[in-house]
Amino acid sequence: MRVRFAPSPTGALHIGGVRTALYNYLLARQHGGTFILRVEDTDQTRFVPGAEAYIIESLRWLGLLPDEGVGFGGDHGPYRQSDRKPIYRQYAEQLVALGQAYYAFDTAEELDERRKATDNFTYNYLTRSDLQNSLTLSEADIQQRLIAGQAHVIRLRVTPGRAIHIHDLIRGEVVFQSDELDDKVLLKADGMPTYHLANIVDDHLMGITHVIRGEEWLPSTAHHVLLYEGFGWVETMPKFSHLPLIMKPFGNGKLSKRDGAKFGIPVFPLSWPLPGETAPPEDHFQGFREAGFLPGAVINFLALLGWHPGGDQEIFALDELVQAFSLEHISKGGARFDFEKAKWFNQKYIQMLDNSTLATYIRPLAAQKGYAVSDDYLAQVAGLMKERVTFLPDFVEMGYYLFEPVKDYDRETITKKWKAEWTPVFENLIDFVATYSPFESAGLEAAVKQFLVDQGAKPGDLLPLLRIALAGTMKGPAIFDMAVALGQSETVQRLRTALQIFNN
RNA sequence: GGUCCGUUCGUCUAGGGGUUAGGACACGUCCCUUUCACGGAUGAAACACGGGUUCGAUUCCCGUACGGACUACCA
Repeated sequence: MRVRFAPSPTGALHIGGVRTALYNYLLARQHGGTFILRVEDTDQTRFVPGAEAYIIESLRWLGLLPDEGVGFGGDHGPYRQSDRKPIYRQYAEQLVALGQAYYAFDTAEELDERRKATDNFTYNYLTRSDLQNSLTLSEADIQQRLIAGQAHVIRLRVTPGRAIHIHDLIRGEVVFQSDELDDKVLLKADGMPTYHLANIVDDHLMGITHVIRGEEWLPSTAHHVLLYEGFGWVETMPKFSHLPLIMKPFGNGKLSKRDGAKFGIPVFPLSWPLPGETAPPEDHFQGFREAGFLPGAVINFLALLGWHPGGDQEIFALDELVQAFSLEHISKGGARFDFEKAKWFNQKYIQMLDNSTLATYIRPLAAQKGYAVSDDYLAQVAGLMKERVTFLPDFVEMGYYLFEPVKDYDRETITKKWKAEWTPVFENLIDFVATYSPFESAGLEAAVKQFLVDQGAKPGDLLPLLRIALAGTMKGPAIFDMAVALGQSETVQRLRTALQIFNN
């Protein structure tokens, strides 16, 4: 089995493309096959610098490494279509010689006018007889134009009156009537192939056995079958699978890159542009990585968006996905992009990670904030916060008070809970905490509660204030766990500072 | 408009001729917790509609509606 992921480097890699890559990858791994990355950069007008690097880095981040392809070697290269340009003309000419294709000299502008003038104008068996092509022009005229270097394209010659059957592994049999098909351009005037030609030639030359791609390709698959037939490659024609599309979280239509900004959610694996690259401000997008997602969570979320093996399992490690994956279980209908579910997966994945691994993720985030702390402390923070964060940056944002003094005190709670007459008790408490040893959570908790009772206070009255003193907020880890993590002197320091705040 | 593809709780889905139509996210309630969360329990919530076929259809067939993709010298 040889499969390929063939994105076009026109910008950031859409999350739907990532899912296509994932499904290709899973199938390849499951069958001990080969996963190939081919870059389809045949449209020179839409080429975006940095997009190819972005695609590769995205696959790396997600751990979906190709076995062959641009940046990964392999003996079926080159894997970038612009580097294969000479190949395509040769094959297009072959089709012309076979009578399966023809030269067309009509300019894009002429055809545009034709479309404006006629409703539903299609370049096909009906209209090609009064257009300028090698089917209507005399041999001498054609040769003359060719020698003169007149711009021309090569079009597929679709024979009418045929039914074209496609056996889609997801959708079953799909039938198209050749009368409905247009004579697609195969080779453009600039000498570059269109998707259709390049795709078929490359899939054939690269020995692709299974094509797994988005549903938007289903309508043109009939043309692709015609090409395989035209070349005489039907025996080795790959099996097709057309994936359902990923839809907008709200409203109608498929998920688009603008939806990210519109709904305030990431729709790309990584932020665009990559560091060091530039892009116009309206083309800046946040990625899942930068939003604080773990790659495993993104993969798990994406895998289940349009596929489920049956049963009740929700959490799948990559190797479990490899085991469980099958094309038959892919849904046929489009799947709405549900960011809430993505968040849940991330939360789960963070919880599943051990503290020291989590520490390695938090370290750069902490460094960014200027927090210089040990790995050991980072691991402690991880343990304290991992049950209450959704995104990686939450560790240093929600839990900032574990790295620096409290910035914001919850005034409302203070006003509600604090009574000035408790000042002496609180002062005594500070002294008690300052000398308590060993400074360990369970012991400290029991001792403080007892101390408060001895002082004639109710622990329930003072404990919330203690929390406010340490964190400034009513949300957060267990009070005494925080105290121990912060250390005895810092804890005492915060209690003193807080007491002044309380009485202010 | 034409061609093609779809349609199970709000969302992602399981299921499949006879089920109390299952799970997950989100949401409500309760428990745990002198916080927040995690966790546990529980609740509300779906087979688009109309015809067939059948003893019986959510499941099979046909229509309709709705949604989607495609309809470029873009992929």
